[in-house]
Formats: sequence, structure tokens, C-alpha cells
Amino acid sequence: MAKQVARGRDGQGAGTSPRPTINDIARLSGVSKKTVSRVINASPYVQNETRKRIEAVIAELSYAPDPQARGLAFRRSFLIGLVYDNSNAQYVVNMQLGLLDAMAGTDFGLLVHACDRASPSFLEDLRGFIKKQRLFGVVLTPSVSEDERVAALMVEIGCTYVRVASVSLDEPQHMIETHDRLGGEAVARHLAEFGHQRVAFVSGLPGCRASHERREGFEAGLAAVGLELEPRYCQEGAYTFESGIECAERLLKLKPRPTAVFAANDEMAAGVMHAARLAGLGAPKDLSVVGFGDFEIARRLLPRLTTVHTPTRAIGRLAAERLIGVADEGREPKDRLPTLVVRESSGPVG
Amino acid sequence: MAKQVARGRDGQGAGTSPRPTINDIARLSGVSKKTVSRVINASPYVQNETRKRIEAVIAELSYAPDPQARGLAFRRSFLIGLVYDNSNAQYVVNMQLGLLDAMAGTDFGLLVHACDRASPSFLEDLRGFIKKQRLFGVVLTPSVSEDERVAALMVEIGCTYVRVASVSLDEPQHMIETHDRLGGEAVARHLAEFGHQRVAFVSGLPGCRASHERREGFEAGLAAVGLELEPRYCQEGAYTFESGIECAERLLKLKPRPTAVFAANDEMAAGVMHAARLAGLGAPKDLSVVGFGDFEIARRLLPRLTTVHTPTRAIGRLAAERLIGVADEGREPKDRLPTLVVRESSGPVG
DNA sequence: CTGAAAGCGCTTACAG
DNA sequence: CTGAAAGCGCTTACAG
Repeated sequence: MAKQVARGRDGQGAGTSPRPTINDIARLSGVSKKTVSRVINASPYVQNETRKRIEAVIAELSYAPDPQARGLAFRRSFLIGLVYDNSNAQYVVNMQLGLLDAMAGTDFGLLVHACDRASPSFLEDLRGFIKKQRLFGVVLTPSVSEDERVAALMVEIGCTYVRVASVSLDEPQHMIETHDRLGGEAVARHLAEFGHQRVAFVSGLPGCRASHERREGFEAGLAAVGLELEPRYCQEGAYTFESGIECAERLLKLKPRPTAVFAANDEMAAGVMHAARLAGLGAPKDLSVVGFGDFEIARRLLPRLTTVHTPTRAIGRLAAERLIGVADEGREPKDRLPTLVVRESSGPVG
Repeated sequence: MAKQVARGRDGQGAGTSPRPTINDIARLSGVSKKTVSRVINASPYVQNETRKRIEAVIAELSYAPDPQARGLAFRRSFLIGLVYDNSNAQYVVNMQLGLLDAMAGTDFGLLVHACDRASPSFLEDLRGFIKKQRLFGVVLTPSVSEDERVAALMVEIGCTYVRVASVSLDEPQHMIETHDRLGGEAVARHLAEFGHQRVAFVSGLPGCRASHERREGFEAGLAAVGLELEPRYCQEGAYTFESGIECAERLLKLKPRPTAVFAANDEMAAGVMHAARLAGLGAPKDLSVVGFGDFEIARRLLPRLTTVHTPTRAIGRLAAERLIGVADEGREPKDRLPTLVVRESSGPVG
């Protein structure tokens, strides 16, 4: 009776009936709502026939349990948060797509939180985001994932978290490592094979762990073949196109000038190529250029950029799987490692 | 007593006390929980002194009402969904930032849903997303915002929605128009002022309303000064860099060839410049090129691209404000219109 | 201006 | 394998 009244009030014109609840399913299936709850939660303690009957009713009414009610009873939400401060839009979107891949078919939703580590309210904003939404867990991406204050905050408020970073910074269950170092090593090998000896490096923002790892890998790779990264061939950039230009201008003034430049991301590598062109130098004839990331820009440059591909979407998938506890075996770990993509911006010493 | 037990169980080591509830605030403030609820919801029917006292306790415990409980009681969530299928990552991120701008300081959270209109499960996936999360409302962005099946779905399931599109496609309360046509007109005026007569257009995907509007505006602007867009100077692209190259290759073969090309987005304009350079033509001397969007790529090209700036973040802010009912007056409408940004890729007829 | 009761749609113990 | 009771943390009528 009360139901009828509710129906009358909630209906919004023809066709829209109010959303069915667990009680409707129970009534129509002739069972208690607890049994319906068991079916929803895939409990084994339901007779097969009973289950079938309930599932049929659920399908018929296209019933979906209310996530708020479920969350309230479970004392947790079905929301995972993505916390990012990366200025590379494509990275952010690829990461989101990976997270959504893993969440497809589950009851989880993806909530986003953009932040700025330099903001005075950075930590409070983040705390507010997590507290207000009662997140199930969060995924932290670089560079905010490198911030120990953030990790401490997660522990303090008891929030499950996964940090995506170039190298391990935390206990294994909180880490997804992208092993950027391996990418740097591959670049070194590649340039050495082409006979380069005077190689340069353009770093990202100082204090950025990823940039540091890319450089360390590069140096290790050079050392393995008896080469060295000279300090004067190292320039400090800021991940931007403009900073790539500026670093290249300084590098190209040196005598002898380097024959190859490895930039810590594609954006700066594009700046290096830009500056080289302005200086009348062609890649790869006069200067080999290699980037890191393999974003769209890499294929749009002329010549196309040799760079390190980073499987961001796969990494995102992995991060979400870790968080929501989906099996994560069976996938080739190789798919998650950075790999060198050789295009036309690198070649033999001219 | 029960509280104490719960405390013992939930506490996760030193420092983490269980989250306070409305009951804790009520008890510590010496009022009923209904009164606390009134404070939370900014009801005027609370004595000023009582309010102060309660607010102090709330601040002391840094209490935040549980969104799930609130949502359950209110019969709505505090989540708004962003539905997108745009392949331009920067557009997506800028839109998100705008939405987040408007939601900052509110209890709302932003949930994302990427989709593919070509997928057979497209509509069912979208329906599932909205039903499962019980969204407060959704923001639809191009091109999915142009899909009438989606609008029909929103109406069917009674979901509040706002469509961001180049032109009005729905009742005013459901529309945020970006007026792309005005951008096209501005490009036409700009090129006409430089004396161009043989102008070309590279369209986006066929059936895309935004591309159509940009073209219509372009044609209208040309007509206003007695010029015309000849059919043979129109090429159908697909919003990608590669399609820009292909369209330009076809255009540059024509005799006489056009002296200026307007591409429906920056990506294709970059392709046009690329093809022109390969053909030995310099911009703007031999060919003026204009894009649409003003994304990062525009400033990275050499010469830098003249293009139409689209205030995506401001549009996103507006969309979220509309949805959550925040005042939207007082903002200069001008800030939301496309504007021409003149750089070096366009110039007088060579 | 304030509060006691009932309810939102689920789940967790606890029984059987 | 199944269910009745109580509860998750809030809010909406309804009283006063």
C-alpha cells in the first residue's frame, strides 16, 4: 500500500517507474531480502534454483542495488580516486582509461582530483577530497605519488592507496613501479650502437624522481659500454617545450657540441629538435634526439621522434586491479615495462 | 557502550580514531541530531548561539557528514558524471579542471566515464554507469553530446544533464553552447583582411556538428565580404594529424592552389603545415594556415599557429555550475566565446 | 527555533 | 540453505 503511494509520487510521467529496491525483488521472488542480498553479493549459500529465480526477477526489472545504501551498510564506498598533478594531459587521460578498463563490469566508479603540490592548501584539499567522499582507495600518480607527505596522510586517515612511480618508494603493496631506469638504459645502448660518444641529457624538474631515474639508467647504460655522461652535457629543464629549447640552445653552443641528446620527456625533446632546426642543424644527421614517453607529439615531429614508450594505460589498469583486489596474475609483466621505439630522429654519428 | 566497542574494533593503531558521526556531534553539543543536521544543511532555523556551538564541535572533531548516508536519505548522490568521447586529451583534462573548479568547496565529486559511440554496448554502458552510481547529473561533451540517443536516454532514466555543444540542440536548461560558428567567422574575416581569395577548409569527422558549425561560420564570414568557399577547396578530414596531411596533399595539387587553409582543429592544421613543408611551401609566405582549439600544439609549431581559442575550462565551470545550481550570473559571457589568436602561421597573400 | 519517530536501501551478526 | 531483527548515518515529515 505504501509502495503504491510512493509509486504515484515518484513517477515522472509515462514510462518512468520508480527504481526497484531489494524489497521489490524479494517480494516478487518470494524470498527474504537477505537472500536477494546473498545473490547480489555472490554468496554460495543460495540454492541454485532460488538463485535462478531471483536473477530472473533482477534482470526483468533491471534492478541495480543502490551503491549508497550498500556503501552505508558496508561502511565503505565503491569509489576510487585518481589524484594527479601531471601537466601532460595525455598521460592523465591514458591513466584514467587504464583505471576504467579495470573497473569496467564492477560496481566501482572513478573520481578525479587534480592538485597542485605548490598550493598552500594542497594537503588539506586532498584530505577533504578523501574524507568527504569516503573513498575506497586512491591511485597516486607522479609527481604527487613521490610526495612522502601524501603517503603519510594516507596512512594517517587510513586510506588504501597505490603509488605509481618510477621506482619503489613504499611497501610493495602500495607500489606500482614503472621502471623508468630501464628506459634510460635502452636509450644509452641505442645511442652507443650508433657510435655516439658525446651524449647529452636534458632533465625534467629538479627533485622529480622519474627524471632522476631516467638519467641514472642512462648513465648506467653508458657506463656499461665504457661511456660517460659529462656534467657539462647535462642541462636542467622543466618538462616543457620551452625549457627543451633553452637547454638545447645551451648545449649547441658547447665545443665540441654533443652529437646526441636524450631528453627526459617528449615535450622537451621536441624543444630540442626545434632549437636544432633554428640553429640549422638537422636530426639525425647533425644531432640525434631521443625523448621519453611516446606521446602523440613523438609521431608528429619531423623527423619522427625516437623515444621510450611507457605503457601508461596498462599501468593504470594494474593500479586499479591492485586496489580493487582483482586477480592480476597471468598478465605479461613485460607489457608494463618501458620500451625503446626507434624512429627517425636518431641515427649514426654524422 | 556500543560506541566504545565500535571504537575498539575500528581503531587502526594509535592516532586513528573512528570517524565521528552526527550522533557524536549532537551529544557533544548537547542538542538533537536533527539540529546538527540543520547546521550541516545551512537551515536558517537554528539559534545563532546554538549554531556557533555546534560548528565549534564540528571543527574540533573535523567532522564531515557521510555522503553515502546523506545521499541515501536525500535519495540522490553528490556525484556528477563527465561523459566524454573526445580523443583530444587536453580538451578532456581542461573540461575536468573546469568542472572541478565549480565543484571546489562543495560536497560534489566528479566521476568520469569514457565512451565510444561506435561500440555496440555504448548506450548500455552509459545507462549502467548512470544507474549504478545514481548520479546527481551528468555533463555531456562533444561529440557524444550531439547524440540524440543519449539525450533520449537521459530523459528516459530521469537523469539531469547538460550538453556542451557548438550550437543549441536541446532546451536551454540542458545546453551550454560554445558558438563555434563565431570562431569560423573570425577566421574568414582575418584571412580576407590579408587579401586571401582562394581559401580552403579541412573538415573534421563527417556528421560532427562542431566541424559543421566551424565551416558554416567560415562560409558566412567569407560571404559577408563577397568571398566564397569553393567545393573543390573543401576536404574531409578526421580531426587527426595524418588526415590533415592527406587533405593538404590533395589541396596543394590543385591549380590554382589555395593561398590559405582553415582546418577544423589544431591537430589537422599541424598536419597541413607538415605537408606544406614537405612540399617545399613555407607558412605563411606560400600558404596561410589557421586552426581551431588553441591547444598546446599551436604554440609548438614553427611558425606558431594562428587559431581559434576555445575557453574549455570556463565552459566546464559553467556546465558544473548549471548542474549543481550555483549562481551563474555576473560572469562575462564574453569569456566563454571562441576568439581568434593571431600568430605567425597566417599572413598576407605571398 | 528544537526534537522524537520513522525511513532511505542495503548489510551484518545471529538464529534456525 | 534461509530469514527476522537491528543497524549503517543521515533526512523527511510531523509535532511542539
